[in-house]
Formats: sequence, C-alpha cells, structure tokens
Amino acid sequence: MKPTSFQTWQSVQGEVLRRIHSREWAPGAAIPNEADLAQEFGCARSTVNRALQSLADSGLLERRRKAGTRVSAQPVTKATLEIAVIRHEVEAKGEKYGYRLIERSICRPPIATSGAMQLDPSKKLLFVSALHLANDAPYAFEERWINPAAVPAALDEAFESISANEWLLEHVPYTSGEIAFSAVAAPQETASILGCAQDCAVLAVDRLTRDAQVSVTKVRVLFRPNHQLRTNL
Amino acid sequence: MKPTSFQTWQSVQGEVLRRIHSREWAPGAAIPNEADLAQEFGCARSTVNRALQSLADSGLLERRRKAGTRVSAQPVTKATLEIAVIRHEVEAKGEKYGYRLIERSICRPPIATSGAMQLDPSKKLLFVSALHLANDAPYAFEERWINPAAVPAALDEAFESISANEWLLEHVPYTSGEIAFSAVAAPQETASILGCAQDCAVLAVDRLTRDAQVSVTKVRVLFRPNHQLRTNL
DNA sequence: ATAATTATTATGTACGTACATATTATTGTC
DNA sequence: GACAATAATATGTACGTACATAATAATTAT
Repeated sequence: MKPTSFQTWQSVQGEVLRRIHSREWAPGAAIPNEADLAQEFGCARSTVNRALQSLADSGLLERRRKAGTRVSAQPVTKATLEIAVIRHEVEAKGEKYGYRLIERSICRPPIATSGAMQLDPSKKLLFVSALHLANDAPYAFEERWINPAAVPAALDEAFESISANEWLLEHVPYTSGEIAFSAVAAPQETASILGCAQDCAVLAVDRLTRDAQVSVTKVRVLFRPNHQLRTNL
Repeated sequence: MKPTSFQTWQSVQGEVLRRIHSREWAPGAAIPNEADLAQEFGCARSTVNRALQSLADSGLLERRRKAGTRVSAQPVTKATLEIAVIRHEVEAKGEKYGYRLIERSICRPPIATSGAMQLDPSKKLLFVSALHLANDAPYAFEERWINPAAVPAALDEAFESISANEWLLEHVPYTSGEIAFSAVAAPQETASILGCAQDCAVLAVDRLTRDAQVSVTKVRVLFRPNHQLRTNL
C-alpha cells in the first residue's frame, strides 16, 4: 500500500508529474478538479491549487475556469536564461574580468535606432562602445545608445572604469524591455576588436530597455566566437 | 490621501515594485517584514507573502529566513524563451509550414555525441536530419540523434511526413534537459541545404533531452540567416 | 576566548472557509 | 432555431491561524 497522501504542494506536484509522465493522464485529457484531487491526496484544495498553478506556469497544464484543468497536448518548453552583468558572468566562469572603453560620443543615432527606441531622430544620444575581457582576451563587444533624457547622469560619466552595462544597472535597475538573440557575421571593425576573422559567426544579444514606457538604452552585445548561452529546461 | 490599502497580491506587488523603482527602498536595502507590511497594507500576511515570493522569483528581491527580505543589489534579468515545435513557430508567424526529410539512418554517433548523451559509444543510434520550410523557403535545419533504447517506437517511424521534432513531443513529452544557443558558421553542406552562403552566420540551438535520467535525443537546429529569438523581459 | 547550546525571528507553507470571476451549460423567450 | 437571460461549476484568490524551517542572535558551558 503506497502512501496515497500528499501534503505538501511539492509532493502533490510530483505526483501529478508522475501521472502525466506515465500517461495515466494522457496529453490533452482533462484531469480531476482540485476539490477531488484534494480529497484523494488528503490535503487542502489550496495545496493542490498551488501545485497545479505552478505546473500551468511551466506550460505542462492548461487551466480554465469552469472548463477545468487538462494536460497540455503540445507543451511549449520554456527556457529561462539568466542575463547577468558581464563582469559577473566572466567572474562566475572563474576568469579574470577586464574592461576597455573604445568610444564615447554624443551624436545622432541611425534612424533604425531612434525608431526602435521611439525617440525623435533629431535628438542626439550618448553612444558608448566598449570591450569586455576575460583573462585579458576579448570576451564581448558592446555598442550602446543611451537616452540622456531618461538618465541625465549618464552625461557626467566617462565610462572609462565602469562599463555602461554595470553603470546602468546601478542607476536604473528594475527596468523592463525586450531582448533578442541572433547570429551575425562580425563586421571588419568588430572582428578586429574581438580578435577574430572578419565575418566570423558571433552570437549577438540585442536589448532594448525601458523605464516606465520611455526608452533608456539600446545595446548590441557581440560575444567572442563559440560563445554559448546555456540553461536547463 | 491615497489608498494605503492593497488587498490583492498583484496590487501589493505593484506597490512594492513602485517603492523599489522610486528607490524608496534602495538596492541592497532590507525591507520591512511580511507581518509589518501586511499591517500597513491592510491585508493578510499570506497576501504579502505571495507578492514577495513572486518578486523574489523574478530576481528583484532576495529572501532568507530570519534575515528577511532585501532588494537585490544587482538583479539578474531572466529572459524566458518559449521553445515551441517548429511547425507551430512557423505557423504563428503566419507563414506556410513545410517539411522535408533529408536523411534517416542507424549508425554509431561521434564520440562527442555519445559522450554528451552518456551512452555507450559502440551502441548505434537513430540519426535523422530534416529541413523545415516556411513559405517553401528553408527555415531551419535539424540534425538529430535518437536513443532507440529510450524510445524503441522511433525505429518504426519513417519521419517522412512528420518531423522528429514533433514526433518526439507527441511520444515522450514532459521531458527535461539542457539547451544552448550559439552562433556558428554554416558548414558547406548545411549552407547548401539552407540556401545560404558557406560559413554564413546562423543561429544554433543545441538541445539534449532526458526522460528520467536517460538521454532520449540530442539535436542541433540551425536556423535560416538573420533568424532572431526574441522575448520580453 | 571559543565552542556548543538554546532562544528568537522571518520566511515557508498547510488548512479550511469564504467569496470573486470566468466560462460553460441550461433554461426561457421570441 | 436563434438569442438572451440565468444557473451551475471550476479555478482564482483573500483571510487568519497554526506550525515548520532556516538562519541568526543570545546564552551558557568549557
């Protein structure tokens, strides 16, 4: 006689997972409602609720009021990537971090940039490009546009000893935005900075950051060749 | 007099976010404990708990028993990418999906593959490569190793009308594993399949899937040039 | 002083009740 | 049969109490 009692939401989740996994509850099929499960498991409905909500969150279950809960027919895997400050990323690998400012200027951005940032194309922005190093070798090249209207203090910062990456996180943390990952061929200039061949395939991370609707910064980070972003599922 | 009452966990979360954002609660600083906040907000502690847990989950707060809750000094942004079946991904873009099997064979994998899958290198695996099309143009090229010991049924499937991608999701869903994103130069053969220049920079997604500790499949998907994976933060 | 023990404290979570809300099913009306 | 009003139902969430657990602080023993 196995213990048919599950009194923590994690154990309930485990049992539900087991049933899904063993196909006791088939893909697409409806599962019993929370009240019935609570009775079967010998716990409160709120405990079952917590477990099921967590599974719905990770995409394994689909829940709708009145309609009930069913196993996702084609679950969409969700991969969560942690985007840390580059210095921390490097140090976490056990490598020595280095930073070098390449350019800092105030100028009008390309139309594409002002458009993406939803800013007046005639307004000048702060441009900062820099190289992040790991064990003295190029690690990532960062090209960034900063909207001085959103962070005036940035105009007083030289970005010679601290990266814009880190400075911004310290001055306007907790922002929202969009992020995109792609592969690009390193342009000649970038390639020479990163120390790789021209048109070498490098991973690009493009990120637009907003602070309460207004664009703060837009950045493209190009990593050294063969860089991988990894995570567990 | 503003409403100092917050009686849903979302509104509590909103107020906490506001205070973090306005630096009323500075980065790194401790915030009042749940009981005090509950009293201030005029709600139950469990409501505050739900709100704070959710924020801790997204990396904005750090919580430790007895030590209390503090605002993360350097929050780690978490980007969640949804990895759907490629057919769905294409259809969601409003493009017509197409599929073409390129190769299907049973052979011994390279050492690197059997190693990553933690399998005996001498055991033969099922190899399937295929092309996914969007509006009749190459969209993504998939090279996959499948462990027949984990999914014997795969040996009976030709993968001519259904991609291994989709077949596996249907036959062994709810698996765990690892995923990695990188940029690679398209090898000559791949380039000709994808219809791009040799050594063209393409986004690679490498994924290892396990079903209860045992490796089921290892796949590399190369997307058409300029493909982007994007998400909101 | 240092180490081991004990108290204290904040978060973590279970429970059961109550009510809100979204969605579906049913009934009534034309 | 089409459509609107109404009932039924499963999930969503708030509340307050109780206790568990982890981490720290205070105390005691050596």
